Amino acid sequence: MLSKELVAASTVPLVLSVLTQGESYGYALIQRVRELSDGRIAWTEGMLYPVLHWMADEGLVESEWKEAESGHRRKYYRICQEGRKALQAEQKEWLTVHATLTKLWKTQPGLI
Amino acid sequence: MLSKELVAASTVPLVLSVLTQGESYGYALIQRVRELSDGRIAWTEGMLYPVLHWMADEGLVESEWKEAESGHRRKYYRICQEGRKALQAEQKEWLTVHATLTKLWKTQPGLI
DNA sequence: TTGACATACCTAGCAGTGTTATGTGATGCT
DNA sequence: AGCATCACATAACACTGCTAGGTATGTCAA
Repeated sequence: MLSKELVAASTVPLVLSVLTQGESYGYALIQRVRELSDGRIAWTEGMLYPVLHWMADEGLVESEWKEAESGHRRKYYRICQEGRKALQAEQKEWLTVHATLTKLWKTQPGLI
Repeated sequence: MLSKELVAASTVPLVLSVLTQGESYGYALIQRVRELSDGRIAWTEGMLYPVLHWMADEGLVESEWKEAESGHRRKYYRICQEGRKALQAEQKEWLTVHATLTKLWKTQPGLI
């Protein structure tokens, strides 16, 4: 299981990244990310929904209720312009840290 | 400047990674990481020292006071067996998230 | 038809924590 | 003497993340 720090740091970029592939809703996002990570990133609903609300408040995404054929009501999220900008910034930050870490790991035989 | 979430997620792995290259002390760690990240990871002393204390409590590192030729007293940290194990776990977690993110980014023309 | 499980969303409340602000004191340079 | 740099330390409280709990619909087997 991932540390809560790493979860905190990766949730917003992951959500934004998934949404660049098309709109989605909370429950499906949890499953999509679990799938993409081979079960290693296992979000709970209780942690994701507040994040989605915050992202909507910040204007990173917009939401819309829709009725699925299944009969369930779903709140679909779509990435906004602001969200794309935020994603680019997040990517840059992430890659900065990743570059620094791999720089250190490369010099360490046995690591990775 | 990095988000506080990303700083929280990367501080321990960065410290452990630097210490695999040999013992060091707080003040020097801050400069080393700033240098490695081309100034983009700028830790403050107030955030690092408590982390180092926590890492010592957890048995990830051990510390020893030494007198530098300069006359300054420095607390040197050395990585322990427990710390190496923790680093490996941290690397695995980090690479899991990184793989998931890049999987999503690869399919997005224009990103990265 | 009842129970169990999956789908799908929501939030109160408080435990836990991060960092700001501040402190100490030595050294070195001008 | 004064200032910058080196080097370590932590109290306290503002903030926040998540657990735990809640609602409701659909489906399928027993």
